[in-house]
Amino acid sequence: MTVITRFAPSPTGFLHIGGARTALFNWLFARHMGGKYLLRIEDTDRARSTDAAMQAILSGLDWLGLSGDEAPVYQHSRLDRHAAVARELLARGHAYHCYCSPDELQEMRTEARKLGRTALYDGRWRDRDPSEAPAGVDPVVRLKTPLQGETVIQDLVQGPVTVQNSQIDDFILLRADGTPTYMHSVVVDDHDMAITHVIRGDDHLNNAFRQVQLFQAMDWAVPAFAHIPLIHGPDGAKLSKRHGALGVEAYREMGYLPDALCNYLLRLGWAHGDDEIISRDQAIDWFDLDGVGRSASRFDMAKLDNLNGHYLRESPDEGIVDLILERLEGRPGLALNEQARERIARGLPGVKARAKTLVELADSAAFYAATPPLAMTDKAAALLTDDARALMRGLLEALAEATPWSEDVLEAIVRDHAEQNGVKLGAVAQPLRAALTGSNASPGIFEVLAILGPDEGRARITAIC
RNA sequence: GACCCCUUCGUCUAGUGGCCUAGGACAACGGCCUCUCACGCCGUAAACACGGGUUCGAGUCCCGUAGGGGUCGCCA
Repeated sequence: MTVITRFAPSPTGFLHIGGARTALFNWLFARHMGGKYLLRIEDTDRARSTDAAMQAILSGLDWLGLSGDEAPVYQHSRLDRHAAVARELLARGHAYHCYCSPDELQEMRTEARKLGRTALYDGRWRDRDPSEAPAGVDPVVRLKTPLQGETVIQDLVQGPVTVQNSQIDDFILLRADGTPTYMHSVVVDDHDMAITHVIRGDDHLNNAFRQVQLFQAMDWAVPAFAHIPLIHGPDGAKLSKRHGALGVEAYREMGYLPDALCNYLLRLGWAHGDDEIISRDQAIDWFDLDGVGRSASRFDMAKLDNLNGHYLRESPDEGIVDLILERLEGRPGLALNEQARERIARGLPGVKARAKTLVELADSAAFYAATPPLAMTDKAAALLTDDARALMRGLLEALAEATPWSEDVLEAIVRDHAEQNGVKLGAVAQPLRAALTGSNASPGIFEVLAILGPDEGRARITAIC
Protein backbone atom coordinates (compact mmCIF):
# COMPACT_ATOMS: atom_id res chain seq x y z
CA MET A 1 0.00 0.00 0.00
CA THR A 2 1.38 3.37 -0.97
CA VAL A 3 1.32 5.95 1.73
CA ILE A 4 -0.62 9.10 0.91
CA THR A 5 -0.60 12.04 3.28
CA ARG A 6 -2.16 15.44 2.98
CA PHE A 7 -1.92 18.92 4.40
CA ALA A 8 -5.32 20.57 4.48
CA PRO A 9 -5.27 24.23 5.53
CA SER A 10 -8.31 26.45 5.44
CA PRO A 11 -7.63 29.73 3.67
CA THR A 12 -8.97 31.95 6.42
CA GLY A 13 -5.57 33.26 7.49
CA PHE A 14 -1.88 32.93 6.80
CA LEU A 15 0.20 29.78 7.07
CA HIS A 16 1.30 29.92 10.68
CA ILE A 17 4.15 28.11 12.31
CA GLY A 18 2.01 25.24 13.55
CA GLY A 19 0.56 24.64 10.13
CA ALA A 20 4.01 24.74 8.62
CA ARG A 21 5.16 22.02 10.97
CA THR A 22 2.12 19.89 10.21
CA ALA A 23 2.88 20.26 6.52
CA LEU A 24 6.53 19.38 7.14
CA PHE A 25 5.65 16.21 9.04
CA ASN A 26 3.23 15.13 6.33
CA TRP A 27 5.79 15.85 3.65
CA LEU A 28 8.57 14.08 5.52
CA PHE A 29 6.48 11.03 6.30
CA ALA A 30 5.35 10.65 2.72
CA ARG A 31 8.91 11.04 1.44
CA HIS A 32 10.26 8.63 4.01
CA MET A 33 7.69 6.00 3.04
CA GLY A 34 8.15 6.61 -0.65
CA GLY A 35 4.56 7.81 -0.85
CA LYS A 36 2.70 10.88 -1.93
CA TYR A 37 1.98 14.18 -0.21
CA LEU A 38 -1.11 16.09 -1.30
CA LEU A 39 -2.56 19.49 -0.62
CA ARG A 40 -6.21 20.25 -0.04
CA ILE A 41 -7.63 23.69 0.46
CA GLU A 42 -10.52 23.50 2.91
CA ASP A 43 -12.58 26.36 1.64
CA THR A 44 -16.11 25.15 2.24
CA ASP A 45 -16.70 28.21 4.36
CA ARG A 46 -16.91 30.59 1.44
CA ALA A 47 -17.59 33.59 3.60
CA ARG A 48 -14.37 33.30 5.58
CA SER A 49 -12.10 32.01 2.85
CA THR A 50 -10.10 34.60 0.98
CA ASP A 51 -8.00 34.41 -2.10
CA ALA A 52 -5.23 36.39 -0.43
CA ALA A 53 -5.00 33.85 2.39
CA MET A 54 -4.89 31.04 -0.10
CA GLN A 55 -2.05 32.64 -2.01
CA ALA A 56 -0.17 33.32 1.21
CA ILE A 57 -0.46 29.69 2.23
CA LEU A 58 0.58 28.36 -1.13
CA SER A 59 3.55 30.68 -1.46
CA GLY A 60 4.55 29.98 2.13
CA LEU A 61 4.58 26.26 1.44
CA ASP A 62 6.49 26.85 -1.75
CA TRP A 63 9.11 28.89 0.08
CA LEU A 64 9.54 26.09 2.61
CA GLY A 65 9.83 23.54 -0.17
CA LEU A 66 6.63 21.84 0.93
CA SER A 67 4.46 22.16 -2.16
CA GLY A 68 2.15 19.25 -2.89
CA ASP A 69 3.08 16.46 -5.24
CA GLU A 70 -0.04 17.24 -7.25
CA ALA A 71 -2.13 20.34 -7.83
CA PRO A 72 -4.11 21.23 -4.70
CA VAL A 73 -7.67 19.97 -4.36
CA TYR A 74 -10.17 22.74 -3.70
CA GLN A 75 -12.80 21.45 -1.40
CA HIS A 76 -15.53 23.81 -2.53
CA SER A 77 -15.34 22.32 -6.01
CA ARG A 78 -16.52 19.03 -4.57
CA LEU A 79 -19.76 20.25 -3.04
CA ASP A 80 -21.87 17.98 -5.24
CA ARG A 81 -19.92 14.93 -4.22
CA HIS A 82 -20.30 15.82 -0.55
CA ALA A 83 -24.04 16.25 -0.96
CA ALA A 84 -24.30 12.95 -2.82
CA VAL A 85 -22.62 11.08 0.01
CA ALA A 86 -24.99 12.69 2.48
CA ARG A 87 -27.92 11.59 0.37
CA GLU A 88 -26.59 8.08 0.29
CA LEU A 89 -26.28 8.07 4.05
CA LEU A 90 -29.85 9.31 4.28
CA ALA A 91 -31.05 6.57 1.96
CA ARG A 92 -29.22 3.91 3.93
CA GLY A 93 -30.75 5.12 7.16
CA HIS A 94 -27.44 6.31 8.58
CA ALA A 95 -28.45 9.93 8.60
CA TYR A 96 -31.57 11.98 9.19
CA HIS A 97 -33.04 15.45 8.89
CA CYS A 98 -33.03 17.69 11.93
CA TYR A 99 -35.24 20.76 12.14
CA CYS A 100 -33.89 22.32 15.31
CA SER A 101 -33.55 26.06 15.35
CA PRO A 102 -30.31 27.72 16.45
CA ASP A 103 -32.04 28.93 19.59
CA GLU A 104 -33.19 25.45 20.41
CA LEU A 105 -29.64 24.14 20.01
CA GLN A 106 -28.27 26.90 22.17
CA GLU A 107 -30.75 26.07 24.88
CA MET A 108 -29.73 22.43 24.67
CA ARG A 109 -26.11 23.39 25.22
CA THR A 110 -26.67 25.60 28.22
CA GLU A 111 -28.91 22.97 29.73
CA ALA A 112 -26.29 20.25 29.25
CA ARG A 113 -23.64 22.38 30.85
CA LYS A 114 -25.87 23.18 33.74
CA LEU A 115 -26.23 19.46 34.33
CA GLY A 116 -22.48 19.01 34.24
CA ARG A 117 -22.35 17.28 30.91
CA THR A 118 -20.57 17.79 27.63
CA ALA A 119 -22.70 19.97 25.38
CA LEU A 120 -24.03 17.52 22.82
CA TYR A 121 -26.99 17.37 20.47
CA ASP A 122 -29.57 15.17 22.16
CA GLY A 123 -30.82 13.41 19.03
CA ARG A 124 -34.36 14.68 19.30
CA TRP A 125 -35.00 14.35 15.55
CA ARG A 126 -33.22 11.02 15.26
CA ASP A 127 -36.30 8.89 15.32
CA ARG A 128 -38.97 11.44 14.74
CA ASP A 129 -41.35 10.92 11.86
CA PRO A 130 -40.69 13.24 8.89
CA SER A 131 -44.36 14.18 8.96
CA GLU A 132 -43.68 16.14 12.14
CA ALA A 133 -41.31 18.46 10.28
CA PRO A 134 -42.23 22.11 10.80
CA ALA A 135 -43.26 23.91 7.64
CA GLY A 136 -40.90 26.37 6.01
CA VAL A 137 -37.80 25.15 7.82
CA ASP A 138 -34.82 23.84 5.85
CA PRO A 139 -33.41 20.93 7.79
CA VAL A 140 -29.78 20.00 8.33
CA VAL A 141 -28.59 16.45 7.81
CA ARG A 142 -27.15 14.67 10.83
CA LEU A 143 -25.26 11.39 11.07
CA LYS A 144 -26.80 8.66 13.18
CA THR A 145 -23.95 7.66 15.48
CA PRO A 146 -24.01 4.64 17.79
CA LEU A 147 -25.55 5.27 21.20
CA GLN A 148 -23.74 2.53 23.07
CA GLY A 149 -20.22 1.17 23.23
CA GLU A 150 -16.96 2.93 22.71
CA THR A 151 -14.71 4.00 19.89
CA VAL A 152 -10.98 3.39 19.97
CA ILE A 153 -8.40 5.10 17.83
CA GLN A 154 -4.93 3.61 17.56
CA ASP A 155 -3.23 6.92 17.14
CA LEU A 156 0.28 6.65 15.78
CA VAL A 157 1.46 9.41 18.09
CA GLN A 158 -0.95 9.41 21.01
CA GLY A 159 -1.31 5.64 21.30
CA PRO A 160 -4.71 4.04 21.88
CA VAL A 161 -7.35 6.59 22.78
CA THR A 162 -10.81 5.51 23.84
CA VAL A 163 -13.98 7.53 23.97
CA GLN A 164 -17.46 6.43 25.01
CA ASN A 165 -19.89 6.64 22.12
CA SER A 166 -22.25 8.49 24.42
CA GLN A 167 -19.78 11.35 24.11
CA ILE A 168 -20.21 11.49 20.36
CA ASP A 169 -23.36 13.19 19.19
CA ASP A 170 -25.20 13.16 15.88
CA PHE A 171 -23.15 15.87 14.23
CA ILE A 172 -24.18 17.82 11.18
CA LEU A 173 -23.16 16.62 7.73
CA LEU A 174 -25.01 19.13 5.59
CA ARG A 175 -26.07 22.60 6.63
CA ALA A 176 -29.57 23.89 6.02
CA ASP A 177 -28.34 25.44 2.79
CA GLY A 178 -27.09 22.08 1.60
CA THR A 179 -23.37 22.80 1.93
CA PRO A 180 -21.18 20.28 3.76
CA THR A 181 -19.63 20.93 7.13
CA TYR A 182 -15.92 20.44 7.72
CA MET A 183 -16.57 17.18 9.56
CA HIS A 184 -18.29 15.75 6.53
CA SER A 185 -16.09 17.05 3.76
CA VAL A 186 -12.80 15.96 5.38
CA VAL A 187 -13.99 12.40 5.54
CA VAL A 188 -15.35 12.31 2.01
CA ASP A 189 -12.26 13.97 0.61
CA ASP A 190 -9.80 11.92 2.62
CA HIS A 191 -11.52 8.84 1.32
CA ASP A 192 -11.71 10.00 -2.27
CA MET A 193 -8.09 11.11 -2.23
CA ALA A 194 -7.18 7.71 -0.80
CA ILE A 195 -5.41 9.26 2.15
CA THR A 196 -3.76 6.53 4.22
CA HIS A 197 -2.34 8.67 7.02
CA VAL A 198 -3.97 11.70 8.54
CA ILE A 199 -1.25 13.69 10.30
CA ARG A 200 -2.54 16.88 11.89
CA GLY A 201 -2.62 18.94 15.08
CA ASP A 202 -4.03 17.23 18.14
CA ASP A 203 -6.74 19.85 18.38
CA HIS A 204 -8.41 17.47 15.93
CA LEU A 205 -8.11 14.40 18.13
CA ASN A 206 -11.67 14.70 19.40
CA ASN A 207 -12.95 15.25 15.88
CA ALA A 208 -11.31 12.02 14.79
CA PHE A 209 -13.82 10.00 16.80
CA ARG A 210 -16.69 11.60 14.94
CA GLN A 211 -14.98 11.12 11.63
CA VAL A 212 -14.42 7.45 12.35
CA GLN A 213 -18.20 7.05 12.72
CA LEU A 214 -18.70 8.55 9.31
CA PHE A 215 -16.08 6.36 7.66
CA GLN A 216 -17.75 3.33 9.17
CA ALA A 217 -21.25 4.40 8.17
CA MET A 218 -20.02 4.51 4.58
CA ASP A 219 -18.12 1.22 4.97
CA TRP A 220 -14.94 3.04 4.05
CA ALA A 221 -11.50 2.11 5.30
CA VAL A 222 -10.50 4.31 8.21
CA PRO A 223 -7.12 5.96 7.65
CA ALA A 224 -4.36 5.84 10.24
CA PHE A 225 -4.30 8.88 12.47
CA ALA A 226 -1.33 10.71 13.92
CA HIS A 227 -2.25 13.69 16.07
CA ILE A 228 0.77 15.81 16.77
CA PRO A 229 0.93 18.12 19.78
CA LEU A 230 0.39 21.82 19.35
CA ILE A 231 3.04 24.50 19.49
CA HIS A 232 2.69 27.02 22.30
CA GLY A 233 4.11 30.46 22.85
CA PRO A 234 7.15 31.04 25.11
CA ASP A 235 4.79 31.47 28.06
CA GLY A 236 3.17 28.10 27.55
CA ALA A 237 -0.12 29.56 26.42
CA LYS A 238 -1.56 29.28 22.99
CA LEU A 239 0.56 30.84 20.29
CA SER A 240 -0.61 34.39 19.83
CA LYS A 241 0.37 37.15 17.48
CA ARG A 242 2.62 38.49 20.17
CA HIS A 243 4.74 35.36 19.98
CA GLY A 244 5.14 33.35 16.86
CA ALA A 245 1.69 33.07 15.38
CA LEU A 246 2.98 34.95 12.41
CA GLY A 247 2.68 33.82 8.88
CA VAL A 248 5.75 32.08 7.54
CA GLU A 249 6.22 35.01 5.19
CA ALA A 250 6.90 37.09 8.29
CA TYR A 251 9.82 34.80 9.10
CA ARG A 252 11.01 35.20 5.56
CA GLU A 253 10.86 38.96 6.07
CA MET A 254 12.79 38.69 9.31
CA GLY A 255 15.59 37.02 7.42
CA TYR A 256 15.20 33.36 8.23
CA LEU A 257 16.20 30.68 5.77
CA PRO A 258 13.62 28.04 4.86
CA ASP A 259 16.00 25.20 5.67
CA ALA A 260 16.70 26.67 9.09
CA LEU A 261 13.01 27.08 9.84
CA CYS A 262 12.29 23.51 8.73
CA ASN A 263 15.15 22.17 10.82
CA TYR A 264 13.87 24.08 13.82
CA LEU A 265 10.29 22.92 13.29
CA LEU A 266 11.44 19.35 12.84
CA ARG A 267 13.19 19.35 16.20
CA LEU A 268 10.16 20.89 17.85
CA GLY A 269 8.35 17.78 19.00
CA TRP A 270 10.50 15.25 17.21
CA ALA A 271 13.96 13.98 17.94
CA HIS A 272 16.49 11.54 16.60
CA GLY A 273 18.83 10.95 19.51
CA ASP A 274 21.07 13.92 20.10
CA ASP A 275 21.06 15.16 16.53
CA GLU A 276 20.34 18.86 16.09
CA ILE A 277 21.47 19.93 12.64
CA ILE A 278 19.57 17.73 10.25
CA SER A 279 19.59 18.20 6.51
CA ARG A 280 16.48 17.62 4.48
CA ASP A 281 17.77 14.36 3.04
CA GLN A 282 18.81 13.17 6.44
CA ALA A 283 15.40 14.09 7.78
CA ILE A 284 13.65 12.07 5.07
CA ASP A 285 15.82 9.14 5.95
CA TRP A 286 15.22 9.41 9.68
CA PHE A 287 11.71 10.73 10.08
CA ASP A 288 9.15 8.50 11.69
CA LEU A 289 5.99 9.02 13.68
CA ASP A 290 7.39 7.12 16.69
CA GLY A 291 9.84 9.92 17.23
CA VAL A 292 7.09 12.49 17.64
CA GLY A 293 6.61 13.48 21.27
CA ARG A 294 3.24 13.67 22.96
CA SER A 295 3.44 16.95 24.80
CA ALA A 296 3.10 20.47 23.50
CA SER A 297 6.28 22.43 22.93
CA ARG A 298 7.10 26.09 23.22
CA PHE A 299 8.30 28.22 20.41
CA ASP A 300 11.80 29.52 21.12
CA MET A 301 13.12 32.30 18.91
CA ALA A 302 16.61 32.11 20.38
CA LYS A 303 17.06 28.58 19.16
CA LEU A 304 15.67 29.47 15.76
CA ASP A 305 18.21 32.31 15.63
CA ASN A 306 21.03 29.99 16.48
CA LEU A 307 20.01 27.47 13.85
CA ASN A 308 19.53 30.19 11.28
CA GLY A 309 23.00 31.53 12.00
CA HIS A 310 24.35 28.09 11.39
CA TYR A 311 22.53 27.68 8.06
CA LEU A 312 23.58 31.17 7.05
CA ARG A 313 27.24 30.35 7.58
CA GLU A 314 26.85 27.11 5.65
CA SER A 315 25.09 28.72 2.71
CA PRO A 316 27.11 29.25 -0.45
CA ASP A 317 28.03 32.91 -0.87
CA GLU A 318 26.65 33.40 -4.39
CA GLY A 319 22.97 33.32 -3.55
CA ILE A 320 23.44 35.25 -0.34
CA VAL A 321 24.95 38.30 -2.01
CA ASP A 322 21.78 38.79 -4.03
CA LEU A 323 19.62 38.42 -0.96
CA ILE A 324 21.70 41.07 0.80
CA LEU A 325 21.55 43.47 -2.13
CA GLU A 326 17.81 42.96 -2.28
CA ARG A 327 17.46 43.97 1.33
CA LEU A 328 19.78 46.95 0.95
CA GLU A 329 17.75 48.34 -1.92
CA GLY A 330 16.56 51.87 -1.23
CA ARG A 331 18.65 52.52 1.87
CA PRO A 332 20.04 56.05 2.05
CA GLY A 333 23.77 56.67 1.87
CA LEU A 334 24.51 53.58 -0.19
CA ALA A 335 25.70 53.14 -3.75
CA LEU A 336 24.60 49.70 -4.85
CA ASN A 337 26.85 49.46 -7.84
CA GLU A 338 28.98 46.68 -9.20
CA GLN A 339 31.86 47.75 -6.98
CA ALA A 340 29.72 47.44 -3.88
CA ARG A 341 28.59 44.05 -5.01
CA GLU A 342 32.19 42.91 -5.41
CA ARG A 343 33.16 44.21 -2.00
CA ILE A 344 30.23 42.52 -0.32
CA ALA A 345 31.04 39.29 -2.09
CA ARG A 346 34.64 39.45 -0.92
CA GLY A 347 33.72 40.48 2.58
CA LEU A 348 30.89 38.01 2.99
CA PRO A 349 32.79 35.28 4.83
CA GLY A 350 33.83 37.82 7.44
CA VAL A 351 30.34 39.22 7.77
CA LYS A 352 28.53 35.88 7.86
CA ALA A 353 29.96 34.83 11.19
CA ARG A 354 28.44 37.93 12.72
CA ALA A 355 24.82 37.52 11.71
CA LYS A 356 21.95 35.32 12.71
CA THR A 357 19.49 36.49 10.08
CA LEU A 358 19.57 37.95 6.61
CA VAL A 359 18.45 41.22 8.15
CA GLU A 360 21.50 41.31 10.39
CA LEU A 361 23.64 40.16 7.52
CA ALA A 362 22.46 43.04 5.35
CA ASP A 363 22.97 45.46 8.23
CA SER A 364 26.50 44.36 8.87
CA ALA A 365 27.47 44.28 5.21
CA ALA A 366 25.91 47.64 4.37
CA PHE A 367 29.07 49.63 5.11
CA TYR A 368 30.78 48.04 2.13
CA ALA A 369 28.27 49.82 -0.09
CA ALA A 370 28.33 53.15 1.77
CA THR A 371 29.65 56.38 0.32
CA PRO A 372 31.69 58.77 2.48
CA PRO A 373 31.10 60.55 4.70
CA LEU A 374 29.68 57.55 6.55
CA ALA A 375 26.87 57.76 9.03
CA MET A 376 28.31 57.02 12.48
CA THR A 377 26.75 55.16 15.33
CA ASP A 378 27.07 56.95 18.68
CA LYS A 379 29.67 54.51 19.89
CA ALA A 380 31.68 54.90 16.71
CA ALA A 381 31.54 58.69 16.92
CA ALA A 382 32.76 58.51 20.52
CA LEU A 383 35.82 56.64 19.32
CA LEU A 384 36.91 59.57 17.17
CA THR A 385 38.56 61.76 19.79
CA ASP A 386 41.09 64.44 18.87
CA ASP A 387 43.93 62.08 19.71
CA ALA A 388 42.36 59.42 17.55
CA ARG A 389 42.01 61.79 14.62
CA ALA A 390 45.64 62.76 14.93
CA LEU A 391 46.54 59.08 14.84
CA MET A 392 44.41 58.68 11.72
CA ARG A 393 46.11 61.59 9.97
CA GLY A 394 49.43 59.92 10.64
CA LEU A 395 48.11 56.61 9.44
CA LEU A 396 47.03 58.22 6.18
CA GLU A 397 50.62 59.15 5.49
CA ALA A 398 51.91 55.73 6.47
CA LEU A 399 49.40 54.14 4.15
CA ALA A 400 51.12 55.80 1.19
CA GLU A 401 53.73 53.03 1.46
CA ALA A 402 51.15 50.28 1.16
CA THR A 403 52.20 48.18 -1.80
CA PRO A 404 50.57 45.93 -2.52
CA TRP A 405 47.34 46.97 -0.85
CA SER A 406 46.93 43.60 0.80
CA GLU A 407 45.68 42.52 4.17
CA ASP A 408 49.16 41.46 5.31
CA VAL A 409 50.85 44.65 4.24
CA LEU A 410 48.12 46.81 5.73
CA GLU A 411 48.26 44.97 9.02
CA ALA A 412 52.02 45.49 9.22
CA ILE A 413 51.63 49.20 8.54
CA VAL A 414 48.89 49.71 11.10
CA ARG A 415 50.73 47.72 13.75
CA ASP A 416 53.88 49.65 13.07
CA HIS A 417 52.02 52.94 13.26
CA ALA A 418 50.67 52.04 16.68
CA GLU A 419 54.11 51.07 17.89
CA GLN A 420 55.68 54.25 16.54
CA ASN A 421 53.16 56.27 18.51
CA GLY A 422 53.54 54.24 21.64
CA VAL A 423 49.92 53.14 21.74
CA LYS A 424 48.27 49.73 21.73
CA LEU A 425 46.94 48.36 18.49
CA GLY A 426 43.39 48.90 19.68
CA ALA A 427 43.96 52.65 19.95
CA VAL A 428 44.50 52.74 16.21
CA ALA A 429 42.27 49.88 15.14
CA GLN A 430 39.12 51.15 16.81
CA PRO A 431 39.10 54.69 15.36
CA LEU A 432 40.06 53.14 12.05
CA ARG A 433 37.08 50.83 12.34
CA ALA A 434 34.82 53.76 13.04
CA ALA A 435 36.15 55.61 10.02
CA LEU A 436 35.89 52.63 7.71
CA THR A 437 32.59 51.12 8.85
CA GLY A 438 30.80 53.78 10.88
CA SER A 439 30.53 51.27 13.68
CA ASN A 440 32.47 49.97 16.67
CA ALA A 441 31.93 46.37 15.66
CA SER A 442 32.83 44.85 12.32
CA PRO A 443 34.82 42.13 10.62
CA GLY A 444 38.61 42.25 11.03
CA ILE A 445 39.72 45.76 10.21
CA PHE A 446 42.67 44.84 8.01
CA GLU A 447 40.39 42.68 5.94
CA VAL A 448 37.93 45.55 5.65
CA LEU A 449 40.64 47.99 4.62
CA ALA A 450 41.99 45.57 2.05
CA ILE A 451 38.59 44.96 0.50
CA LEU A 452 37.73 48.66 0.43
CA GLY A 453 40.83 49.34 -1.65
CA PRO A 454 43.27 52.25 -1.50
CA ASP A 455 41.02 54.98 -2.90
CA GLU A 456 37.92 54.21 -0.86
CA GLY A 457 39.95 53.37 2.23
CA ARG A 458 41.80 56.68 2.16
CA ALA A 459 38.65 58.60 1.35
CA ARG A 460 36.88 57.23 4.39
CA ILE A 461 39.79 58.01 6.70
CA THR A 462 40.15 61.49 5.24
CA ALA A 463 36.45 62.10 5.83
CA ILE A 464 36.87 61.86 9.58
CA CYS A 465 40.16 63.70 9.95
C1' G B 1 -18.30 22.14 33.92
C1' A B 2 -17.97 17.36 30.92
C1' C B 3 -14.80 14.52 27.82
C1' C B 4 -9.82 13.67 25.79
C1' C B 5 -4.52 14.47 26.00
C1' C B 6 0.03 15.96 28.36
C1' U B 7 4.01 16.63 32.59
C1' U B 8 12.78 15.16 32.44
C1' C B 9 17.41 21.44 33.26
C1' G B 10 14.57 28.47 31.76
C1' U B 11 13.54 26.21 26.46
C1' C B 12 13.81 21.93 22.70
C1' U B 13 14.83 17.12 23.94
C1' A B 14 17.76 11.84 24.87
C1' G B 15 15.97 8.11 27.94
C1' U B 16 11.27 2.28 26.15
C1' G B 17 13.03 -1.41 34.44
C1' G B 18 19.43 -2.07 36.03
C1' C B 19 24.31 1.15 31.14
C1' C B 20 21.22 7.52 34.96
C1' U B 21 26.14 9.98 39.92
C1' A B 22 20.05 11.53 34.17
C1' G B 23 23.12 12.77 28.22
C1' G B 24 22.94 16.54 24.07
C1' A B 25 21.44 21.38 22.05
C1' C B 26 19.78 26.64 22.68
C1' A B 27 19.81 30.42 26.24
C1' A B 28 22.71 32.03 30.86
C1' C B 29 27.46 32.45 33.26
C1' G B 30 33.08 32.00 33.28
C1' G B 31 37.47 31.37 30.31
C1' C B 32 40.53 30.85 25.80
C1' C B 33 41.22 33.14 20.96
C1' U B 34 41.52 38.56 19.75
C1' C B 35 42.06 45.05 16.54
C1' U B 36 36.05 45.32 18.02
C1' C B 37 31.83 42.29 17.65
C1' A B 38 30.96 37.66 16.36
C1' C B 39 32.40 32.66 14.97
C1' G B 40 35.11 28.71 17.14
C1' C B 41 37.03 26.05 21.37
C1' C B 42 37.05 24.82 26.78
C1' G B 43 34.36 24.91 31.25
C1' U B 44 30.26 26.10 35.20
C1' A B 45 25.33 26.18 36.79
C1' A B 46 20.66 23.93 35.74
C1' A B 47 15.57 18.90 35.49
C1' C B 48 12.88 13.32 36.29
C1' A B 49 5.58 17.99 39.20
C1' C B 50 3.83 15.61 43.93
C1' G B 51 2.02 11.21 46.69
C1' G B 52 1.16 6.16 46.83
C1' G B 53 1.98 1.39 44.86
C1' U B 54 4.28 -2.95 41.60
C1' U B 55 9.46 -4.78 41.59
C1' C B 56 15.50 -7.32 44.17
C1' G B 57 15.61 -2.54 41.43
C1' A B 58 11.41 3.06 38.60
C1' G B 59 12.75 8.99 35.11
C1' U B 60 11.04 4.44 32.79
C1' C B 61 5.01 0.20 34.71
C1' C B 62 0.03 1.11 37.65
C1' C B 63 -3.24 4.40 40.64
C1' G B 64 -4.29 9.09 42.71
C1' U B 65 -3.39 14.44 43.27
C1' A B 66 -1.82 18.96 41.29
C1' G B 67 -0.71 21.82 37.13
C1' G B 68 -1.00 22.65 31.79
C1' G B 69 -3.35 21.97 27.02
C1' G B 70 -7.29 20.54 23.64
C1' U B 71 -12.51 19.75 22.38
C1' C B 72 -17.62 20.58 23.35
C1' G B 73 -20.45 25.66 16.35
C1' C B 74 -25.37 24.95 10.58
C1' C B 75 -15.90 27.43 11.94
C1' A B 76 -12.18 24.66 10.14
